[in-house]
Amino acid sequence: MSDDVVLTAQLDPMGDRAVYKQIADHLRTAVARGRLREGDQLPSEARLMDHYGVARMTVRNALRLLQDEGLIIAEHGRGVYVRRRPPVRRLASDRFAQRHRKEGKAAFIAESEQAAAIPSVDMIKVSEVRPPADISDRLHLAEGARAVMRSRRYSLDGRPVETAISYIPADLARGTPIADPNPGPGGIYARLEEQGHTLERFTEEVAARMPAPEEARVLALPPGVPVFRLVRTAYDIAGRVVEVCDTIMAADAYLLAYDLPAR
Amino acid sequence: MSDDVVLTAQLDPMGDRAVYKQIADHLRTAVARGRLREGDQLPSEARLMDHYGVARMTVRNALRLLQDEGLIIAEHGRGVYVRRRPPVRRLASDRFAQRHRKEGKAAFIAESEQAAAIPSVDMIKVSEVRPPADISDRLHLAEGARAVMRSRRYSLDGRPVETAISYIPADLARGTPIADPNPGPGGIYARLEEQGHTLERFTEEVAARMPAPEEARVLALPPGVPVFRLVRTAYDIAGRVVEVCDTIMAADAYLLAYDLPAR
DNA sequence: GAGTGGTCTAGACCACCAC
DNA sequence: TGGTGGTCTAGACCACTCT
Repeated sequence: MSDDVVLTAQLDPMGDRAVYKQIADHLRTAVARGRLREGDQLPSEARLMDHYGVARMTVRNALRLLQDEGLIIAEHGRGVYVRRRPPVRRLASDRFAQRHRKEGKAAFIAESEQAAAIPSVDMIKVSEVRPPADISDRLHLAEGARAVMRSRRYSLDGRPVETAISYIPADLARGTPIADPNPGPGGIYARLEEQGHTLERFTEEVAARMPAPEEARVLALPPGVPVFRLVRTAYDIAGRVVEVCDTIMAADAYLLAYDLPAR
Repeated sequence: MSDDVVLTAQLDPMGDRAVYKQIADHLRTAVARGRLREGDQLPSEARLMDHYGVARMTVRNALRLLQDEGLIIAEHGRGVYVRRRPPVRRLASDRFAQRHRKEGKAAFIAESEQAAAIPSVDMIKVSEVRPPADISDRLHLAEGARAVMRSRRYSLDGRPVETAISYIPADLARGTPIADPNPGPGGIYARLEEQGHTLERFTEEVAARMPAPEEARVLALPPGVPVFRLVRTAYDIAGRVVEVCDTIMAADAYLLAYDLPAR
């Protein structure tokens, strides 16, 4: 690849703006204007040093800045590339509606097939625990009461996109398939309804932040990608909370869509 | 402040894990365990160099890592501090319901007063434009059709938290207060309903990503804080799209809450 | 003025990747 | 094997904050 496409700018070493920021601005503009496209390789650090006449740390600071913005990705031994935007999954607000459950498929599987992606689930763990305080509050559990915890990781086409931990009050789950690693067709919501807990509504609380190191590891997140934390609470027609699901999602893989009535 | 509280770890310079990551791990643990609390000052770079016996860049790499995670904030000339978590505004999914509008207050103002925070709005701009393609699509505008653009920035207790750009089809807005900088009591939704466009429902699409430099500047975002992009589409009872609002929100200032029916 | 973080230089050695 | 990015050193000067 010819570097001429990219390397044409003059720096202003006397200006107020730090040199590394000027270099970052220059490269960012090259991406914005399409001189560098998704997947294109940037000039190597050595070339950038030559071109701009600066030390390596100055070049690296510029690249770090762009990496933190999620614009580029550095691959050890290979080079630095313009980040490819992954396909985005759009999650509609009716995705847990009963009519979707009747086909016997859990929500994640059903949606993925619509999106022509290959879904998979791993790292499944089921146990009985005392949930964290914020979860216990939402479950309206008595002090010290226990819940069945179902933890798993979802992937699309082999890329991890989401981890989820469901908490179900222990008295609802004990002795049912909900406490088994494989809850059967339709997932745990189908099982809850079979137990007489017809679902009435959900609430979802959505936050976004940078991942903790452990989250970045499990989701194989590159630098500059935040996560959604989505906590869903399920209510049955008696008004009882029957499940709280704590989800961490790679934010570059999701678009959350909600319908709101105006009255 | 005594450094003993923090500086007690041994490094393993021969281990596989980079030294700066070990230092970051150590400091992160100190925060997680409460040895360092919100607002506490970390030992200076010079002290960390002495303590760990490393060069300054190694210390700075460790601090950079934690800053990118949103855990700490460096203040030039003052020191490095454990980031304070700002109070979070919880946005309920009924915040645009008609009943809230009747009191004559725009949504942002009404919510803020509930949260005992002082709201303000600035950078108000109103003009007539051809909206960007993704907005035109949502507005169902004809090719090249125009819309009134209302742009503004919201702050809470002086801190910018959100920028919003509303687009209203030009034929709905021309010659009404909607095209004025001050749309009057109840905001533009109240004006739209007065024009006979009774609101029926909204859709909201929520994404999260790292801010572009311009967004970070306008919202005064520290490193390590992502943004929500929330695009709200308003439909009237005739099924017509009467507004699309493109919002960028500081993710550390918001918790989005939605209600979903189960059927 | 003393102490803090911000920027920059000029090297060194290492780990990873493709050829 | 050569080129790539990853880590680390040992300095230097600057800008900002507080006293």
